[in-house]
Amino acid sequence: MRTTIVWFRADLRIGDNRALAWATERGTVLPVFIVPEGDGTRALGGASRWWLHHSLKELRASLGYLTVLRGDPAELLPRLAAEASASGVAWNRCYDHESVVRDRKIQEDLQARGVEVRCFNGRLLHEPWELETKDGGPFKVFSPFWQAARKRSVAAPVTVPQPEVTLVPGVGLQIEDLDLLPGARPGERDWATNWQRYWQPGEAGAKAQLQAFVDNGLDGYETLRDRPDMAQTSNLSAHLRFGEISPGQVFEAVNQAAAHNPVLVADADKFLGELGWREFSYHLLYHFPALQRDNWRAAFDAYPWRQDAGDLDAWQRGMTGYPLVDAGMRELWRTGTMHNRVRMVAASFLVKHLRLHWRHGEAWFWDTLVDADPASNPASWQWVAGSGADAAPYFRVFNPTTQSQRFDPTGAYIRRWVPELKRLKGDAIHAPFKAPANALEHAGVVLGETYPWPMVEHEAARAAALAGYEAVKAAA
DNA sequence: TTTTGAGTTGTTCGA
DNA sequence: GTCGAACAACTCAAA
Repeated sequence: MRTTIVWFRADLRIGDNRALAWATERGTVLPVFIVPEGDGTRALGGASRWWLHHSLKELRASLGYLTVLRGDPAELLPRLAAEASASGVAWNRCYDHESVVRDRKIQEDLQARGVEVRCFNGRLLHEPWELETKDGGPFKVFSPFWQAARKRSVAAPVTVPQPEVTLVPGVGLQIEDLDLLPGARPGERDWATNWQRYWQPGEAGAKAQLQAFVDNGLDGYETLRDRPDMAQTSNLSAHLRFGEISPGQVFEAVNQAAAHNPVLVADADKFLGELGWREFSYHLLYHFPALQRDNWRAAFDAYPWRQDAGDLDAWQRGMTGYPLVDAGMRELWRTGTMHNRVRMVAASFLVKHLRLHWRHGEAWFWDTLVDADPASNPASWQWVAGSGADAAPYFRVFNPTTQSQRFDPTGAYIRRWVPELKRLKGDAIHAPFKAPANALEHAGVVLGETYPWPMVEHEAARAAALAGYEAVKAAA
């Protein structure tokens, strides 16, 4: 029997795992996960480490064994291949520049040692190089990108038999010893300790979530997805981030549902478009690797960002004085996620109302979101800031009060996450700073004491944000 | 090469 | 309250 190492990365599943399928066909499988260190790739944030910890345990349970290592994969993989007398190594591709460079070197090194190496697509509907404009370049606008993607057929998910798994005795760490679970933060003793109430990491949880979404969330998705007070989004992003389910599996399930029920066609199209934005982000990251750090539109280098650690801290803690923004930021801290609509409002508030650089927001989301994704996170922040591909026009500044009235009409979402406001009635919940004194008093709200005054006044902040873009226009 | 049409998610103003 | 227009040009993609 030939032994094949399967190097798991962002594909922590058995189903529709092409690398694992190839290895299984070849013989015995040695599954390995490496917490990378010293290889130049971006270190995971705290919320992602929490998720990874639990997802690895699930993967280990479903495989039987999982060898876990920490260090530089370029050193560890060849050594492991020699120790296990493995004649093959397989993995599913990553698309950030650092991983691409690393993986190419590892592949060449292993092949030079006579080890067969195979790489597969385990993360995307289409490889970033499979879609190009008529002129032969990468897409920079979403609509034509997705139109071109929809014309290509999506490979059907593959069925993978339960692999015959092996390990090298005495090699590897225990998952529990990786120290992935984030410790307490200053002043916060309970971060990420009760998240299993909200999440079920792992392949089984991913499949259950997909089924629940197709059964209950898809009908009405087109409009209700924007309502943070309703549970109508898919909640699949973290499962997709860690590859506990493949986009192909999601694509197929949603298409099947729409095929059997024409009422769902428009909802399915809208949802698949969201998968499309995930694909587009990877397309951009692959073709423009600097997207992670630098303004995709260089003219935004001229934007006059402010520097204010105190303002950043107030935003992070959900103490801006705008209830919808604060509800979102607190939901993020408490649960490791934030409703998509609220993400846009909260992100817009940071870059436009506070005029703090999108990198600060990107870094905070990277650390606190369980679905923090190397492609979607920076691409979406740049989209909000206006510096990204196909970005919002500069004059589009979300009004946090109007957004609150429109998308959390009863204030139920705000009351859940900003409990000090829960006794406010009517429109006061959306803008306590505009509420009559007796309404505040009746609800037990004392602005500046029980809940902050707004950090900025909307009209003035909007005008200042627009003025800032004059510098960008001048630099363009 | 040139031209043409189109472009995730909004806000504000005035009729 | 509702509706359309303005916001501002610019870039991209395809014909």
